[in-house]
Amino acid sequence: MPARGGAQLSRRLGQKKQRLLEAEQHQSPPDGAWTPSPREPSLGLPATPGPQRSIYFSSPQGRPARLGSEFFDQPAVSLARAFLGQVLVRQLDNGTELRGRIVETEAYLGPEDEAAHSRGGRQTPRNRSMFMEPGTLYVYLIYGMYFCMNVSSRGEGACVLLRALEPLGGLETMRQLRSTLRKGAAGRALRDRELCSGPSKLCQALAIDKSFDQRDLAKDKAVWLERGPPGPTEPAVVAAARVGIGHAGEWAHKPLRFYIQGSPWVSVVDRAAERDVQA
DNA sequence: TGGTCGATGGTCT
DNA sequence: GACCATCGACCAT
Repeated sequence: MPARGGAQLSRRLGQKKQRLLEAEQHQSPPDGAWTPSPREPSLGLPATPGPQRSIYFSSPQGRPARLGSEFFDQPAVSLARAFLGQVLVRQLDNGTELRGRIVETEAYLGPEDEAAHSRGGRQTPRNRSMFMEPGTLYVYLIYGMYFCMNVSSRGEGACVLLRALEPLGGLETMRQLRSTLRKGAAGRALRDRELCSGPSKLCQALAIDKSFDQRDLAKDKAVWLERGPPGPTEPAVVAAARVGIGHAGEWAHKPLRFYIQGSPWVSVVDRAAERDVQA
């Protein structure tokens, strides 16, 4: 593997350490920083089995909670930001609902974006869903063993990569899915922070694979997006360089990755970018 | 705790 | 045949 892979990971590990420290120090985060959302106690208890309340079609207020196609019909940068705070829901065949709040995304802008699979207008069988209507899932295999999940946005070949979730429900099922799919599955139990803190981790945790490619996030029965509960304050959003695209020249440095500042669920923290936070 | 590197196979040139 | 929007095991400190 290229040397940059190792260096990149090393940086990430260092940043993670800092983040853990910071998350533990911030019992009550300052305005604009991450605030915990309501969730089940994270005591490693299994998600409630059997029939579960579903807010598939309506919220407690009676208005539709599921985000429809109009939500996805916006430019990639705008959609990438709009995703933050919304809740991704995956319903398994047995009815179990896995839920996670989106805390980190990346925008891929289309033909002009040297880091996008659609760069130069390339359209192949693999990336066809990038060119389909906004809200279409683009799921592809990476490094021969992982999946990444994108959502098509407005704009030819433009999409948003989902990079990290704050797990909200079904954590034990996520842990099982992640452990089963990991190499050396007999290892220790994964911590909550390790469940969805990366684009392929979240695909494992939610059982998203190639069969989800070209599905419509606005209409699918097994996966959808719900409006996240509004917090007391608008979360501060960090715009940073995207991850793992060192080959893309100037495009590698553009601030097209977005994450909720201070969230301990983010995969990679960029301290330099955080000095220039846009709330 | 931090840094290195191998796994693995579809996709593209 | 090379590349790859990743991940985690392993080793040195």
